[in-house]
Amino acid sequence: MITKRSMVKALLAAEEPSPRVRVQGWVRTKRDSKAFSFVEINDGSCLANIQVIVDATVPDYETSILPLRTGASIEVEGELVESQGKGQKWEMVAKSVIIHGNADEDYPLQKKGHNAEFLRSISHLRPRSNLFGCVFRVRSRLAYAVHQFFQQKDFVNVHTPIITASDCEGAGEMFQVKTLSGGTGDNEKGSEEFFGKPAFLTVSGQLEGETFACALSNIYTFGPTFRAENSHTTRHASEFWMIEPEMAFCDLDADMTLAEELVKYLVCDVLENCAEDLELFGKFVDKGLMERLHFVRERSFERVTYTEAVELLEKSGVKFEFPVEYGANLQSEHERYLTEQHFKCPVTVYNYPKEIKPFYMRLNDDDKTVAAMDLLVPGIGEIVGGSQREERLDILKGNMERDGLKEEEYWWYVDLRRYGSVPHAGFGLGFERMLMFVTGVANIRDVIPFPRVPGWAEF
RNA sequence: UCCUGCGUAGCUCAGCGGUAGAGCGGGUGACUGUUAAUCACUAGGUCGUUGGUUCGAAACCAACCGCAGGAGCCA
Repeated sequence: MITKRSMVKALLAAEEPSPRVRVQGWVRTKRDSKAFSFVEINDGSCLANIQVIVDATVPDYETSILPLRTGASIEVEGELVESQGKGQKWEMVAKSVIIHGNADEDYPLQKKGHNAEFLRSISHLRPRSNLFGCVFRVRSRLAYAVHQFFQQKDFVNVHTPIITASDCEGAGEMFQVKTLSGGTGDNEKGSEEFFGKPAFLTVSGQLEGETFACALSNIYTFGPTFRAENSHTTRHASEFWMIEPEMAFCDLDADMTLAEELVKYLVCDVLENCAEDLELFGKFVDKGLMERLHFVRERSFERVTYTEAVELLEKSGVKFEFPVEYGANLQSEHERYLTEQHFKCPVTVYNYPKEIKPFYMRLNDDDKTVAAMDLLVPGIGEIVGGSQREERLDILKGNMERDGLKEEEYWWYVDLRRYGSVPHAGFGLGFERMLMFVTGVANIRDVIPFPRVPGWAEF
């Protein structure tokens, strides 16, 4: 009878020895003696490896086991016993070993640490490293927690389109989608657009999300978005995932509360469910990580209006490279000062001057500011951007005219203000930025399995 | 797009005007309940590319290419 496969995670958490278990995984390191070998196997179920003792009497020892190199895939059946050595509680004594595939001599992953830049060039192998195994386990858990958060609150998950014909926000920097021939693929109609008009990869599902909120009340999207910005920073990628809730009968205040709750929920969830992985980040990636995460869990976030933020910055006495000026966007260094120096915790800045924000944000009664908000976190800066949406038809139309947007192209969006318009609000949370925040990983390219940035789309 | 820095062995780096080095990784052997094992031996390089300066360039200069960091834009 074939013994059922056990994952390494389960074996290491065993409460008692077991006469017959089977593991399948990849060799992380091997140390040979005269009479036996220590082989450490990892199967990705957790950070730790299981140590296997393979005695020289095991069949094919000299021909199969001795030539094994780091990276080889093997399967071991044997006994789970308490370890005689220090460093691990459990280990396996092999009875039989199957080599699925040895690794060539030039397997690039060493037992020693590699830097992130090199590992990025071998994205197909880096999940086999300790660091990236941890990162992508946490990424999976975080995605799960996002759905859990919203589902518990009865939000409806909407799959907004990835190909879109509306250029949301007039952002401009989009990828165009077309066929190789540029047309429908039909020779006679070769000059026609496949979709009848220019189409793009979405930069946001917000506008479509609003239409669903105006029917199902509370909705959220969670999917890939694309920006053709020629950005070269540690916080930008051409393809990234975004979470965008949208709520009908909702104002900015409730919007900010939801954003704060979400960030806090995700931090708590990861602290609870990814403890081992976080420990590695705290040790090797970001020494201050655990302190920061506990801080976020314990304390409440701060809120300041844009006007107050500008005053704080002016009174700070700090010499910024770019001067603080009412009416201008806050610079990265300003945001960093607020969240890292002044408040030393996540901060929500709200009510921005209308001139620096897009057409769909709701005009406040002061006629100068809009009900917009940015949630800033230490180390990363903006992690959430959101607003209450302009639900008044005349004002929305005025904004569109001001920004040079054609009403015909947004007819369906404008319709929402004609048929049962309601106050509504939402925000976008950058999934990868959240992941960077909870792991301490400094570069967005290292929290995406196969990152796409200008000049790089390998794999 | 702008600004700065860096490209030397598979990896991490030293060499900074006199002709190629170390550690790790690989190979071979020894030894050991080992655990980033240890010890010995060994293979491995158009010093990013092109051009220039020089008796001589990995080193100095220029252009280009690539990468990284910062800015802007944002999530």
